[in-house]
Amino acid sequence: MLKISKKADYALMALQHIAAVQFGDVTPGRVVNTKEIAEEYNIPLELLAKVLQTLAKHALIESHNGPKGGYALARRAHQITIAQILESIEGPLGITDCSHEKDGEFCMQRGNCHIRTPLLKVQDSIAQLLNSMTLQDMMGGTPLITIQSPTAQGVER
Amino acid sequence: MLKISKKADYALMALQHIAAVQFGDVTPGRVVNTKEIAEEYNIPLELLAKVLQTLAKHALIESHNGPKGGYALARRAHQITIAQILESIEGPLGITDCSHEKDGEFCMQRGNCHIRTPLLKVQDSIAQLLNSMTLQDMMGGTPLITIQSPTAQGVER
DNA sequence: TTGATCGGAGATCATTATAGTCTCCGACCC
DNA sequence: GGGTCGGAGACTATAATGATCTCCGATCAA
Repeated sequence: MLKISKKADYALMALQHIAAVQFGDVTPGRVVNTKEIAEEYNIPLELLAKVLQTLAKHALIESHNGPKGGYALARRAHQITIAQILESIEGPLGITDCSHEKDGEFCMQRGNCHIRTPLLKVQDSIAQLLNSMTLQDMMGGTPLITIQSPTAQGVER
Repeated sequence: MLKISKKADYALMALQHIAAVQFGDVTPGRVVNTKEIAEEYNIPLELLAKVLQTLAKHALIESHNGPKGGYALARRAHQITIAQILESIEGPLGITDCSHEKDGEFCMQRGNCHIRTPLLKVQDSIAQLLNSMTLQDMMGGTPLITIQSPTAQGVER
């Protein structure tokens, strides 16, 4: 459950790869083309192309046309959050249908849905988690997130 | 993104309702039948029936056959976690395909997937969040989870 | 003991989301 | 000006989801 899509997976791999090339020691500043990433990770070329186009549209990467073209990060790695990447591909975070709808009749046309509020709390926690982690954090195997149980921090139960 | 299914939604509503009836002031100890819940929340009767059957199979609720039959919680509300409910319906938590597979060739047949480890960290955080919250917490609008950014707790970024 | 009321369980279907493909276009650089 | 790149749209196949239908067995009360 709560699985992210393959496209989102590909987006993360691609961005990690672009960042690694761009800020690495071997060929810093080099742009990366779609084919290179597709072959490196065995991703269907044309599907990856769509993913990269989407990321470019959301200003996470910049495209460079023509021969020797390819993609480069539009910002530095620590300014790109996991939340931004995932939302570019899959749309805004929402664990329930009624997460981000305008005011109106939802939740089965009843006002007696008692689970909406707690679920939104869960969603907020996840959002904060994803917003706190950046592409930089995914590079080079550095320790990433200290896992801390909300239980130990004053949760009502 | 990261949406939970309608079935899982229904499961949460149903369990909340059963708990409210069972431990409420009006008719404590009463079993609740499928039809009552379906009508209360406008859930398709037969779909809800399947959801409740699944929950019973996972020992979260107990079924009572025959006239005056219905469902009752198998444990107390504070012993049923959101994670248990969701996993009963949607299967184990796994934000990536390679989350809980045996050792073997995954992640595009390559060992150069650099995003697996960080994603598993994210997954662990979500798992802890869902495990720390119980059905009890969803009752009666009590404050539920203190949202705390992992960033403020020593995250590398 | 019989029939109405329950849940149990399986097959089935429609709709949607996902994953992946194909094709054509325009920009760029040598 | 031709080959190499990304941009963009339509398109298809498959899987997941949501929902329905049907039949069965257990139970209880008249």
